[in-house]
Amino acid sequence: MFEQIKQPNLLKEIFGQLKQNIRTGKLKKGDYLPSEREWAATLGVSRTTLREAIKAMELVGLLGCVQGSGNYIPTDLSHALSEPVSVMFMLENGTAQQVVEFRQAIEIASVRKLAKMVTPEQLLRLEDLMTGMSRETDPGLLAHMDQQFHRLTVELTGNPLIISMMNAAEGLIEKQIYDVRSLIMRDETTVAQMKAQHSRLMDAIRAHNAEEATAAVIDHLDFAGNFQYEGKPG
Amino acid sequence: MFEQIKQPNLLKEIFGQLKQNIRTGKLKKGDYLPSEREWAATLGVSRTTLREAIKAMELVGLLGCVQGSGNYIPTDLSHALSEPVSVMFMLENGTAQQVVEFRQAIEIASVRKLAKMVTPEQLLRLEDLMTGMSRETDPGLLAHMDQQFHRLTVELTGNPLIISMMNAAEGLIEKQIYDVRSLIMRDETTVAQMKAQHSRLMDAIRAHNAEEATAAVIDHLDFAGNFQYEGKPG
DNA sequence: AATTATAATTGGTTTATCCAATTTTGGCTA
DNA sequence: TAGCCAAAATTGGATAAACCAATTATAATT
Repeated sequence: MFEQIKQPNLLKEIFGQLKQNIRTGKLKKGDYLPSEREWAATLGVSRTTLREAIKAMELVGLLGCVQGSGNYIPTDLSHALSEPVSVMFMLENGTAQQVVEFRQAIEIASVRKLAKMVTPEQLLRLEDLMTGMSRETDPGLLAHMDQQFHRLTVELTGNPLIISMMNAAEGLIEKQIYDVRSLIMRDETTVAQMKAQHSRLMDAIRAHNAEEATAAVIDHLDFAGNFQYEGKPG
Repeated sequence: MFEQIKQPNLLKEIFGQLKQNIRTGKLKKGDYLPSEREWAATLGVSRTTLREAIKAMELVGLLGCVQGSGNYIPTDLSHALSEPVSVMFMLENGTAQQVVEFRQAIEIASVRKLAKMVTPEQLLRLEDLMTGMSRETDPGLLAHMDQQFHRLTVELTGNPLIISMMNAAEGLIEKQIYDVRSLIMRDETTVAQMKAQHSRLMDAIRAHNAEEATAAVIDHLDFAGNFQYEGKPG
């Protein structure tokens, strides 16, 4: 007959107010929050409880805490969520293959968008990187530039969800990928093929051909992926 | 000449140990953690400090806390990270269009994987949903089943990254999408077109044709997307 | 005006204590 | 013995009062 009177969870209440202030634009990147003592008084909760909410935000990278200075919302959120994503992934016994799958999803979507609405300035940035790669011969640097190229296609989408998720995924297997790419880049034939794939992708983007860009990036990712699972060539 | 002696951050230390225990498999989904008092004693920190770490994990959905019972690692992590993703997205002034972009990336990758390695059992589940939709006429239910179908293609990938990110994205614009889909489903011609698109996608998956599946799902998403931005038909 | 000591502010951490929900325990009853 | 129920113990939820440490602001000094 009567309903349970659920007493509100203070933590969630604090978090809710925080979200509300962000939604309405009262709080934005770079802003400093009130001091913990003052804020706690405003909320009508103890400093201890408030801090539990604050540290949660800090854990996910959505809040910066500096002793003696204050708590603020970071300007750069591109690497937020990385830690929790990592923990979740480990708990799910995630595999490198799954990370690759996810990154492919991100990259395919990125080049598709780029093909549809790339600007001349963005094209220049991509072409600059391409030019640099064509001159480079050092395997390690080539691998790095290849990674840079892929990252740039994602960043140019300007989609914070896509960018943030890409960065979160990056930390999951970074080193292994890196090492393998360096090995790949030691084979001249392979390097030539990769550069050709990049060129094909660039041409597709320039021509605003989303389908061709998709095909090109899939080819490239599959090509690189084969080395992941079959070992280096030769 | 001398280097700064950095005293360790207790919170990060606690998180580190937690991650370490997860990485090595000592902690896994469903496990209960020691009681706060006991755990704090083990770590050599105060219960207050430990709780800051615990509540942080809880707020991101990676820990469950039940008063009187204990703290545990949830069995279902598929909805973890949703809250932080939502906050990040608001801070970045994310748009509905960007969510759609992200979801498309996820769904395209999902059907591509399905086409490559779908099992007979998975096909059955998809076909069951299709059969249900072919019989349904109620716009609201049709919209819900359409959403279910899309969700299922993602879940069947079995990729925790993809599933988790999909769920996180879901909460960002859920209601709007839902409402618009109901409106769409009130037009018989539109419903017929959508069902045809689903059929095409299913055929492609059955035939293990990733490219055709990609094209089909893109067609479908673009078709539904047009209603988002151009208003309902008529 | 620049520098430097000093004070005030702010986050980091601990302790002790109480409340509230859940679980366990032990005895009682059918 | 099996089941039920109340009391006790355990566990998380929350607060208050301190104190430390890093930073910032202030004021005194040169």
